[in-house]
Amino acid sequence: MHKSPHPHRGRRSRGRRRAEDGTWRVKPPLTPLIEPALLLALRDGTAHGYDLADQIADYLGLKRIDHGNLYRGLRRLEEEGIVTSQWNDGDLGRSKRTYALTDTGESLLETWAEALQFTQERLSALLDSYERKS
Amino acid sequence: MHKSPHPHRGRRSRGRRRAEDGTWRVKPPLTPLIEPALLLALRDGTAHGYDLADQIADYLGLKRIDHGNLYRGLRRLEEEGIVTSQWNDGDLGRSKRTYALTDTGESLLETWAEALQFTQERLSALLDSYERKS
DNA sequence: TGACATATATGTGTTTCACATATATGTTAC
DNA sequence: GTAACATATATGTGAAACACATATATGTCA
Repeated sequence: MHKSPHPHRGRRSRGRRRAEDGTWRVKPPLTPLIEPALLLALRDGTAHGYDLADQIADYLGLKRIDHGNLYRGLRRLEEEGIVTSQWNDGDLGRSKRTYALTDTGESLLETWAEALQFTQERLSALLDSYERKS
Repeated sequence: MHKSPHPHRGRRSRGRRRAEDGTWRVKPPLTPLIEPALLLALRDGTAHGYDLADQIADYLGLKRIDHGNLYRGLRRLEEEGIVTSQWNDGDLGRSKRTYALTDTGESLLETWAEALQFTQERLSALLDSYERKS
């Protein structure tokens, strides 16, 4: 972590790009679901960051989720009192940080669920509207 | 557009905030649907930016969508060949720019629809999983 | 010992987003 | 007639989100 040239990495643009043959490639918008998925995963029990990455990727149908952002996100959730963590040094393997959901976190998950139901309704309406006259 | 102090505007954070009474307020993630909604609106005929703002807000159940970002977005879509536009000076009222979907734009809309179906499946799965053990 | 998986972490440029303001014109009420 | 408001397009801008890269340490397995 000192120099990092990063010369010219291809531009990213609103989740879409055109392939060589002119057809479009778009990414299904899933990143806003990562935090809710994470809270949901923790509702079923404690977990480490690395486990959570796998579980969330599985929930969301992603090959992998970005570890850097996940760990940063977890620390932020902890700052906000949504999760708590503690180190497990005694175990075999590299020491891990075990995360658990707080009461505040559970209430946030409930609120997320309501909000996502709204999103789901609107998304369905949008897709219905698309199908209705294609 | 010269000085703009903007001293300290309340922090925004992952679409959530805590209300005074400790309960959570979260915003349903809808902004990724704005571009698809816009293309869909244009599939049914030409429209001005201002009209589109209303139609999209209606589709998505938003009070209003941000005009600044909408107009910038439209110009970008035009640069990318997804929409075309022309001024209507002759009409009454302030002159308007009328947008229309190109063939490329229509093909992008198709691709968006497929991607959003995937998002919908995952979102449903997530919400089902939430309901299954609450 | 070398390759790979587990596990956590920071670096960092680009894009997205929300909020604010500028500008011009048409409409309605007082 | 003018103030208030709606229509219509546009730019400014800082913060947050995102994607991609790298650093570091340890365990496993061939």
